[in-house]
Amino acid sequence: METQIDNLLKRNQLSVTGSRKKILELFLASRGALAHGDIEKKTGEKFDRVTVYRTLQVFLEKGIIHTIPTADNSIRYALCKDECSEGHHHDNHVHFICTTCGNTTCLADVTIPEVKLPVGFKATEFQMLVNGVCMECQ
Amino acid sequence: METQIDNLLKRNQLSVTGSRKKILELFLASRGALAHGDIEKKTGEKFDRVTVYRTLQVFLEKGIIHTIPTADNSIRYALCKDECSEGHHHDNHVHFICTTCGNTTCLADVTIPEVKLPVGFKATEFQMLVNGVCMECQ
DNA sequence: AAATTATTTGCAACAAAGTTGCATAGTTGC
DNA sequence: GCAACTATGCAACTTTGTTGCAAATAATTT
Ligand SMILES: [Mn+2]
Ligand SMILES: [Mn+2]
Ligand SMILES: [Zn+2]
Ligand SMILES: [Zn+2]
Repeated sequence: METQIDNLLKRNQLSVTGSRKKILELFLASRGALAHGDIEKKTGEKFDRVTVYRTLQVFLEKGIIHTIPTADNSIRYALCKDECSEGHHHDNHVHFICTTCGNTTCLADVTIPEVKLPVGFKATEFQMLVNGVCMECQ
Repeated sequence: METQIDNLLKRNQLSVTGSRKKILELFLASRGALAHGDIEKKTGEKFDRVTVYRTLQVFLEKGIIHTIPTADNSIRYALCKDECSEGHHHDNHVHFICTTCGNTTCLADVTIPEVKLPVGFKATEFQMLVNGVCMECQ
């Protein structure tokens, strides 16, 4: 019997290894986004730091996860919901950062509004970050 | 005769020192936002790395500059236009990141559109990042 | 199922980025 | 100009990220 995780990896032409499975598990288990440091802590001594870097790198390239910019020098990563692929991501949703618990959430149902740019600027991607207090922390 | 820069510092109850003046100069001279690394390079051997860190820190606290989140672990800093103060910033404008030249621009005239959040989420701040090609790089 | 091939991992060594304590230098207010 | 205060540079350190390479593991072939 093949698990959901194994399938996800194979579908992306990735060999199925312990670290990849474990890191995907973490993403599936966590509500919000994860920083590199989070993953390192949660996988504990199981994997080398370098492996975590390389795994995230590969997942990004394959469109399995996407990045969320932050203002504190610690990129967050979250699973792509839709069918994002090698080059093309379709994560046009808003990201919410709770100032109380620190969690970053993908608001998958909140679409980023369009915005008019000054003449001369050509946009290829819009991102929206919202700071505030999340559901659990009210 | 007092310069614009000296005044800005005094108005914020900061002592007027070489590094602070130089770093403010840099911000005033540059079109876009600056990363810590940029500043370090441009100030050359004039100042210690630690001084740059501490200066940016102070400017942030005083509301002289604001941060711009990025997806590459290198926060950008830009001068606050309006009267931002100690605690309260009013930089509700869109930030544009050119994928060609790498420059980050404050689009001071482009206001961030409001967006409805799911029940339970309370927003305190909205940020918007746009990637694309800037005026000069077309 | 064993052997071959290809890929991934951990380790070591390193580079870059960021932090802290403290003596010295510089700035401010009188 | 002097005393009080504040900022700076330096050193030492931690944390974060990168690279090359040999050993381990996974996929593919026979
Ligand atoms: Mn997301
Ligand atoms: Mn700005
Ligand atoms: Zn929260
Ligand atoms: Zn440009």
